[in-house]
Amino acid sequence: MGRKSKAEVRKKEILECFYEVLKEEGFENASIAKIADKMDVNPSLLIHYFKTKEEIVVAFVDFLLSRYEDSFKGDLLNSKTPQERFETLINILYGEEWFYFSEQTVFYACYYLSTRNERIRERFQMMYNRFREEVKPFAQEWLDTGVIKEGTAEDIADYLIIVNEGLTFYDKLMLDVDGYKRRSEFVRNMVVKSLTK
Amino acid sequence: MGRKSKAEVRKKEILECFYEVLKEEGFENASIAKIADKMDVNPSLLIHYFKTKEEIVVAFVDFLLSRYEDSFKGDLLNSKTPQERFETLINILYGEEWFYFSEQTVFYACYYLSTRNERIRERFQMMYNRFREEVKPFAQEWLDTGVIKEGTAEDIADYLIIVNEGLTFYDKLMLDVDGYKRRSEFVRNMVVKSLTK
Amino acid sequence: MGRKSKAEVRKKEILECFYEVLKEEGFENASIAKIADKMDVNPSLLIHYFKTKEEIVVAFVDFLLSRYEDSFKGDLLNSKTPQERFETLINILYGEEWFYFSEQTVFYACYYLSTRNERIRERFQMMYNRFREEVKPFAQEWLDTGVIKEGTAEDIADYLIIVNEGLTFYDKLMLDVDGYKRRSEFVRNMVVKSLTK
Amino acid sequence: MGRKSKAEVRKKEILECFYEVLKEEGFENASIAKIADKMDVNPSLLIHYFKTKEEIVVAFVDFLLSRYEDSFKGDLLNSKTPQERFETLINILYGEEWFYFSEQTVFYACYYLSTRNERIRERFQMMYNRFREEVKPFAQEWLDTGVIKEGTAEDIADYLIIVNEGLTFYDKLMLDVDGYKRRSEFVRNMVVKSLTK
DNA sequence: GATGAATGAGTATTCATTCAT
DNA sequence: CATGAATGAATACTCATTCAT
Repeated sequence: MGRKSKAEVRKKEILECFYEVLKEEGFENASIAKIADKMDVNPSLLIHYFKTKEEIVVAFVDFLLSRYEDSFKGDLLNSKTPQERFETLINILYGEEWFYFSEQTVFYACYYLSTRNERIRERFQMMYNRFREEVKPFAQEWLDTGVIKEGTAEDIADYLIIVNEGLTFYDKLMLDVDGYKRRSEFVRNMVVKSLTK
Repeated sequence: MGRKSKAEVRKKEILECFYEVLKEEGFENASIAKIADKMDVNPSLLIHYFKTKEEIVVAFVDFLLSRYEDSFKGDLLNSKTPQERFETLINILYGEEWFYFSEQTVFYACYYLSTRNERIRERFQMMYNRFREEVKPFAQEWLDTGVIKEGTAEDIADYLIIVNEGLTFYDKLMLDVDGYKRRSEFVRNMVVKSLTK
Repeated sequence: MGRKSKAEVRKKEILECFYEVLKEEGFENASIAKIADKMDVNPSLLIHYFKTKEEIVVAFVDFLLSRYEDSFKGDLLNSKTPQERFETLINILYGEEWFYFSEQTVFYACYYLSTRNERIRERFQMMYNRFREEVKPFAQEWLDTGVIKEGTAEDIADYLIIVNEGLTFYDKLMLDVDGYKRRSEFVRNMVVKSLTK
Repeated sequence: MGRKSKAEVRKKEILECFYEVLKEEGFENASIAKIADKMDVNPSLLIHYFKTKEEIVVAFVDFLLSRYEDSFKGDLLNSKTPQERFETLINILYGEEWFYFSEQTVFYACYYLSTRNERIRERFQMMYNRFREEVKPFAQEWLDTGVIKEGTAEDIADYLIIVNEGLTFYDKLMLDVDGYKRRSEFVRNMVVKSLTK
């Protein structure tokens, strides 16, 4: 195991600056020049590392989505019984922390990009697939132990994701904290009821 | 006496062409010049009608969102009993037509814009508010007649929207028709169960 | 003598607005559209009155320069003796009021224009010629009565103008009120001395 | 290691072309594109060297004004006695060479710009300040040796500049060579008389 | 007299990218 | 590894002007 190559370090630095630029200026105003400016580096250096802008964007989506992973697995494994694990996941997905966790503008910029760029779409699909595959064993456990009464592990995983994304989508738009509390509580109750009754 | 006003007609034409350009080229590549090209008209004419590009975009969001409205009210009123009306709305929101109805790329481009532009965000909020207000009387009726057992009219309307948006968001990404059928059916069942049991 | 035609009134209004735009935005940013905006009128109306922009500019120079005329003749005629008249003119040309009277930016914009446009140059020449011709009879009187010892009436008139313009040019640039007082006093003394000793 | 810097060479080239464009087309028609055209180069290259047009203009004013400096110092030092030096300067400032030396249109375009742009105004002020400071020691010498009878070194330097600018201003407008000879001679006599008698 | 539609050329500036050093 | 020169296409927008009404 040698040291990380300079290229790897630089690339990561570039993607982190890209994130900043996206947040500050928006996707439509993010340019190689602006990233380079922020890094105090020549724009051609970015091209040197990632041949084209598209490569930067694709790498950035990887970088962004990797942030969303493994954010819940530890918590789940700390819970002892299936019932507790179920409650833990429900709290993660429909609790207040989720609301504050995700950067709205950058994530939805990338989601939009996925509608126009096959490679980016694949990254998104992979992220959700991984998420689903991680939830599935737990879902199977919940089915086996009667915590959840209905559906297949796959159905359940998808369902949990879908409602979470719907909640996020809606509340990121509404930007109304009190409303979010009311809605997330109602939604959580509905999801629990629908799965466990 | 000036000329007869063609403004309204022209403006609509511009927005329709903008829609086409957005579909074909994506938001990041949509320019005034390209709209003008498609209209076979000089770019400055678009500026003549809408002073700036931002005005075009904001007007376009209005135009786009208005398409999503009144798409269900007629169907609801054609149904006779509260129970039928409930089923009708559920079918609209979680049925196949919705999936094919909505333009993915343009809608999500605009949703992203709402994260960066207050005026656009307001338009989106207004659209959902109107939708919610239209659903609420029906929800109240369902509560009064026992079709739905739980929640307030507001909770219910929000919940229906949230799950619908989650389903759309997820499936527009997955682009897998069979998966959509499976998921939408499961989700529909869960929503019905959670509200009516 | 009928009433002033609407055209005359409108034209004057246009030139006055042009003056405002020049002051506020500078010559390089003054456009027909901006004048029209300020008048709350359609830009084509300005073209209707003055065929082209050049016509507006030329008319404006006439309008501007006419403001500088007759600004001293009354005062001169109020003075009784040749010596008093001489002192009055000297005070007008090298006193403080002159400094505050003239709009710097608009005047020099037009002066610059005179270097590129023959018609505008002619207007400027005519203004100075008229000024010179008005001063000349007084200069002759001063020569005849021994108030001034040297030169021809023409030389003297030119000289008075030249030093006045030099003083204005220099002080409009320096924008330093105390300096202006010092310089104008010294210059006035020198001019008086050179002519009368 | 980047490329060998051509920046200084290119910048100078740009400013020289700007000068040509200003002469040929006038300030109001001078554009980055036209400079680039004349250089047979892409317009964005000019932006590469000077970020904005304003930077070009400011740099140009520096470039232009530096041409006016040191145009007399050598001549003054070649003269042997204070009296000779005085006559030399008078001849430079009110002689025929000055008339042909200075570019009218470009200089007055820049002078006008100084009325709207603080940075440009500062450049002009600095030029005159430097000129004044260079004349002052000589003026002091003339006072000390009795060549000049009146005033302070500062008054005298300002006075010489002011009358020179007035003469230039007036004659550049009149464009009448015979008139210039007559006027410059009279003015020269008046200046000499006022200072030395 | 006055408006608004429409044009076409023009503006400064930004962009991603290539290439030589 | 990194820079700076250079390009060429694109951007939104402004401009003066013409013409029909």
